[in-house]
Amino acid sequence: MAQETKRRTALAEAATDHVLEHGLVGLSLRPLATALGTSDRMLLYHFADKDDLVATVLRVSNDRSIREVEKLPDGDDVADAVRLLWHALTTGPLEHCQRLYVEAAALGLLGREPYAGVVRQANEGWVASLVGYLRRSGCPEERAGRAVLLLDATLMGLHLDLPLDRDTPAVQQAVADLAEAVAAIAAARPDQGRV
Amino acid sequence: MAQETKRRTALAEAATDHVLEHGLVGLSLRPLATALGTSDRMLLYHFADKDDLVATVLRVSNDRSIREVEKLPDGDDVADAVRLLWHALTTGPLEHCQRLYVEAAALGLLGREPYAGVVRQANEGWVASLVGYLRRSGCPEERAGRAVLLLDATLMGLHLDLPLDRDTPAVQQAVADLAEAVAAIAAARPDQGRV
DNA sequence: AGGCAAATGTAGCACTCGCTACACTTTCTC
DNA sequence: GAGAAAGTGTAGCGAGTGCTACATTTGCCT
Repeated sequence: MAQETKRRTALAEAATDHVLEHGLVGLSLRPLATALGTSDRMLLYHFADKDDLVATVLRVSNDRSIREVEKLPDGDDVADAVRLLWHALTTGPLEHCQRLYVEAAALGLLGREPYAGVVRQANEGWVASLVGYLRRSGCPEERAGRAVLLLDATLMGLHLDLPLDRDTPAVQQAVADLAEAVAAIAAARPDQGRV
Repeated sequence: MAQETKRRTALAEAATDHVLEHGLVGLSLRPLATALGTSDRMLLYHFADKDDLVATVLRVSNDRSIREVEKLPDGDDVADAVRLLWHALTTGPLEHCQRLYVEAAALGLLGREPYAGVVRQANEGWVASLVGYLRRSGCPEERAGRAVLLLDATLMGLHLDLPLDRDTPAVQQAVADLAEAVAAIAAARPDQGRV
């Protein structure tokens, strides 16, 4: 049932596209199936249940995000990397992926499954890819994790505010400030600012 | 129908308590009414429809948040203020309010009403109260807005990650780094780091 | 060609949803 | 005390939900 058949994979990709466009909340099988040119019966044939489908969609979206970050050109320095990352996260296909992740994380805030579990797992891979990117852009290994935690949290928060501010100069200012802050962490002496 | 009767206000407060505890997603009138010792019929008598109720709940929660920030003791400096704010947001009654706001903001990410509209309105008051708090803690007026945008976004993002990290040292490190970053903005010469 | 398993269509079950119609009681007003 | 208004209970509608039973078709293997 849950094996990786060709058809299942194709459905997962198509479903992910649809969810990236229309969001997770209120997602229901019949409209989704119609949009995909199939039937709810088929979705439940290839996926164990709705939760299985949603979990799969979240994993597909997360994989896309990570793959996109891996393709990103290295930044000249850490601050530059942050700016490049923000640009990628708000323009390319990553914008919808990021939005979906924020939505799933919010849905998992109270421990709702399958969101909480999948988000926890997805976050690990995402953070690791960010750590790798910062390192490729010159961040010392021993401070990359610390830098990424601040970076990731702020990127999430900015995404939450995006419908309010869109790409106003204020947001660009915030991204610039974030870049400085992350660079400061990367440049600090190992014990500086340590709590 | 939508006038501010005593009963309506009481119901709104009680409903807010319940929503803060159980979240917005999957909220339905009958279980909510049962928990409140009334009936769905009554909720729809005092509120125009479910959206009206939800919007009211979000406003009540937001008002509580703002009132709590106004009661916060001033920080010795901006960095101290950030730390005090984080402490208040993660321990007191504000923790649930913040979580609810994050949830509502995420639900409004695709423009879903009533979330998008209410969140937009709520955000204004919230940002204003943060600006006031930073100013009371020594932040120059002309840079308070810029500082708050970064501050608010990062606080949101950290809240999104809370179920993952809880109060690990890593999160405390991130808060400390955020405090430094916000203080740096507050201390910068007016044109420094300006985009 | 025959057989078999994967894939798909049709129909429907049991349930919950927001919301409403209607009747009834309580409370306030004059 | 009569009448109006506000408040409340009961019952139910129509639509949508996830999911399943059953029958059928499709496509591959020998």
